[in-house]
Amino acid sequence: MFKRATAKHKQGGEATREQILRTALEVFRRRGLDGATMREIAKTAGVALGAAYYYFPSKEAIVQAYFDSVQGEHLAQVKAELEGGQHDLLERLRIAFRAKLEVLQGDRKLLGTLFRYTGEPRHPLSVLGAGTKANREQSIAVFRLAVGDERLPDDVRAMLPAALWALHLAMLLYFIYDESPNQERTRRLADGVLQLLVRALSLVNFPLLAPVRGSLFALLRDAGLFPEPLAAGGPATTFSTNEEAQP
Amino acid sequence: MFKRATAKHKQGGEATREQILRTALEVFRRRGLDGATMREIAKTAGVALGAAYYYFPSKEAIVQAYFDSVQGEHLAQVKAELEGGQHDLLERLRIAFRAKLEVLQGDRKLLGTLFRYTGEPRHPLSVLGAGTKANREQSIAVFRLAVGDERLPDDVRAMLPAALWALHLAMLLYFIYDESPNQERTRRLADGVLQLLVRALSLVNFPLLAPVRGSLFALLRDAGLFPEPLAAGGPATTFSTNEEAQP
DNA sequence: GTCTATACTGAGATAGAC
DNA sequence: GTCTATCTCAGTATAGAC
Repeated sequence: MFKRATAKHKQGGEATREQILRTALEVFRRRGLDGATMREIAKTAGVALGAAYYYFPSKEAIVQAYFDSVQGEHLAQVKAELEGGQHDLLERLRIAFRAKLEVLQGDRKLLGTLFRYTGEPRHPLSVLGAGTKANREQSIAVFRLAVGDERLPDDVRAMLPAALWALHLAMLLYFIYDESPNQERTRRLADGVLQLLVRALSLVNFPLLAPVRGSLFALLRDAGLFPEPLAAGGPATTFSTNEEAQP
Repeated sequence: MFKRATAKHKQGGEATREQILRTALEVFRRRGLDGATMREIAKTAGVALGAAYYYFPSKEAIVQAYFDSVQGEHLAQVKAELEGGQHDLLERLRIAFRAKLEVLQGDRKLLGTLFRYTGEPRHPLSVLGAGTKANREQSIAVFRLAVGDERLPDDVRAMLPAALWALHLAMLLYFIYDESPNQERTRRLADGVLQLLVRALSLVNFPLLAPVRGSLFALLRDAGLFPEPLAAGGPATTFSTNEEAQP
């Protein structure tokens, strides 16, 4: 999504990029996001201001690059924990949600950036926008991994990963506002919500709710939220938030 | 929340304020939010830069002032439409949701600002923050009006207005991204969701769902989302998103 | 208290030289 | 790829008119 070093210059360029990124995070943590200036970041990293802008088109892009790395850590951690043993759906979802919190714990203040452009569809950094589609799909993939091969109706299984992704965004928002010690409140809430969700999923085939469920899925489909809800497992099941389709 | 003219100088001051606000909206619509500069706004309004800053601490504060006025229009319009005749709950909710869209139609691009500080709890303009509590309560009050004296369990009735407010925020987000002609897609989605919601509310006392409902409310209470869920009708039933309680 | 005029600071972002 | 110089603009300051 952002300027990436190609194979040609992995040595020089990539190293500088890493250097700037690492330094920037230090400065962000020390001064806060607004307090940190590009000039200080560049100076501390030992490069000129222009070099910083060569690698990152904006200050917020640096934070986004950090989120990219968070994504990787999240996936790795979830994979590792899932391999351990047999877990039921609830446990697998808990692992996915809690892992994200572990990775981000300590950088809650930076999380604000993630949501800054939510209301601007055209902005390349909008969480819901076309510009972050690749990121979004990677993140959704982690939740698809957690859902695994759980026995579920096709339509549910198709939309569940993206729905979990949306739910996890809401959790992050709560997380940002959570001033309880070590943000235990967020963890309790996430556990509780997931418990409820799994319970609801077990009721999904209950006859009285069938029409409600049908309406709900028809609605989401019409809204463009799940363009191809029955093509389970493929990339087509993810959100497509570009100009043509809604978020 | 922002600098308000007191009764003393309603004539001179208030007029200037209105003038700046009105002009700013023109400039925003012409140039876009980022393209508009405070200097151009001031110049076009025929006042000095200092005057603009005298009334509005920042450019975004102007947009917020616009949202304040939207709030007023929303309330007025809903009141007027509800007085007309007997409507069932679904119709009343539709009126409330659609009225908001009517009022905002044409200014979708400005709506991005509403969400810009969502991830920054301390920012005075965060939709979920302590700084906008009064606004939030006014907005929730509109939905409380729409719920009216509908027969509902106490806990449901206590949390419903705030839940509707949250839902309406989600609708606004969809609205921003909606490129369908005249944003009809948003209206269809809102209608559908409200229909489902009302159906769900009618099932709320169904025995099989009782434990789920109990868990859900316990969860929300623990999360601090509804501090006093049983004090129906009072201001205490609204969100309290300050440092002590979560959003 | 309401406003003008003007100057200044700080910082994000860019152009173009090397 | 990297640097230096420069631009733009939000926001602040100040001094004063009324």
